[in-house]
Amino acid sequence: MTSTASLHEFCARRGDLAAPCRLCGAREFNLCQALDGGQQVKLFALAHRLQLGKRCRLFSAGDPVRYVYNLTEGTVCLSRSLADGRRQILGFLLPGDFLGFEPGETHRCDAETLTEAKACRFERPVFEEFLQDNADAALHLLRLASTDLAQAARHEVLLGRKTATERIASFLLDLRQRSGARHLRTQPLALPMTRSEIADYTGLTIETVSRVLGRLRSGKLIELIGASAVRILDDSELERLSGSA
Amino acid sequence: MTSTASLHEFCARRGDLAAPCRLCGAREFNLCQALDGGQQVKLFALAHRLQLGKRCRLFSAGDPVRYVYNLTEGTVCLSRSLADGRRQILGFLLPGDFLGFEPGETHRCDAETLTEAKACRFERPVFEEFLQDNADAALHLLRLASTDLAQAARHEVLLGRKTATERIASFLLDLRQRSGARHLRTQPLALPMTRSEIADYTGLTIETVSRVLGRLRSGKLIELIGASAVRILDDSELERLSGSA
DNA sequence: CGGTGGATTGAGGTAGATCAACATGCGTGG
DNA sequence: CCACGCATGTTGATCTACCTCAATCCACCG
Repeated sequence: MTSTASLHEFCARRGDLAAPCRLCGAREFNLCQALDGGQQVKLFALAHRLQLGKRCRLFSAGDPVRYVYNLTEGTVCLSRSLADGRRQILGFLLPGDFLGFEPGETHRCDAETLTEAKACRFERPVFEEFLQDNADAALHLLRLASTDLAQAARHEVLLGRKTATERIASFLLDLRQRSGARHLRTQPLALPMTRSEIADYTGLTIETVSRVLGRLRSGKLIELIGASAVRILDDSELERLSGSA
Repeated sequence: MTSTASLHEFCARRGDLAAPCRLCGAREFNLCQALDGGQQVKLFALAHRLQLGKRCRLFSAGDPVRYVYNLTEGTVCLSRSLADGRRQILGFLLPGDFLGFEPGETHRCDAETLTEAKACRFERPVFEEFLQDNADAALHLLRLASTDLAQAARHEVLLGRKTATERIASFLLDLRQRSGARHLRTQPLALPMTRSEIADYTGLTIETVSRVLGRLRSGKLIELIGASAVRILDDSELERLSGSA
């Protein structure tokens, strides 16, 4: 059995969350970091640090669930596709996000890196055993899951009830907010995803995404820096246009 | 401190999950049931059984999170609205579903009963303490949250990438599947929600919902029994039309 | 019965999709 | 270091699925 030390206490005691974790190099609070210091020997032994290239598939829908991942660097995109190829992107994951934890035996969506990325990978059964022995860790993960659920709810509103402009404005503001929360650069804000991926996230087409971004640019609300970065020039107006995310 | 007996073991030992729980009358596996027998005295003492009328508000977006609920009878609808009144329904909850567990201090969505309903209500801090002491319960709730997340993902695909017909077909099949899993009648299948609520769930308008249902009826795929029940006549064709939910 | 709120049906409008042409920028190799 | 070629992105013209507006219809309630 592994130690049952409280994850929260442990992390609070460490106090230096801004420093990169010895295990995985992450700068954000996450499980990898909490495992630093060799307290959780068993999990430590079975955690693999992955170094991933661009456009690298972590798992696909239908694959058996063998691992749980904690992203520590880079961007990952989660998506589901219909038989005829229509794709819906569920979200863009940033450093600190967990992925791969699913209730059933098979993955229900695809996960692919957009950029070069690093992640910690845990064997699923070991990870579950760890959670059984650490109510705090389970509770922490439960809060993360609740946060994901709240994010999904906002995304459902975006997809079901917002106009094209509102969708793009919401997307930009949400990405900036989440990037900021992980201490990533927000001005200019990197857009590691293609127009096609923005379209599949917002439920629009690439043409509409391009047109709306163009309109926001001519309206001086944003500045496009190449195709893969934006500078947000008029916060409050963009916020207004987003229909309150 | 409360007892730390395993929720799963306890429920497995009881073996009579089909019997109504002494505490809340639920017939499905859920926490209320697990608490039966007085093992979790503290939680038991603080659980209130609620008897709710039709169209009764459990909580609204912005309310402080004071309680966690376990629905044991009836249907509840979760929704989020934009400032101008556009509404997106996130889901229809059935007996056995949890609601109200959120990471922050305020609710992010509205919860309202569609029918008369019963629910167990727990004080949030007590519930959290219970989870801290019961890794199994926390893990169980984590699995429920993962299931909700998978459901949300399917809903995002529906909202972002499906046609009106696919949305309605998916909605009907999903409702039937989930109703069946809770041993509710599926033929005919009750539709406790109005057309307006179906519209707000599928991201369509009431007129489109009505027209699509009408077309499915003339195509002999379904039979409408009044406005609030359907009989699914051609399963495989409806499945095909749903674009694989 | 008769009123009223939800549901259906019809006519016409529009946001965003589709189809098509063109621009741009980036990686590669000369 | 520059030229080339292909990816990705932009812009324009048209089309259509679904929305909007409006007029009934219907079922359930008193």
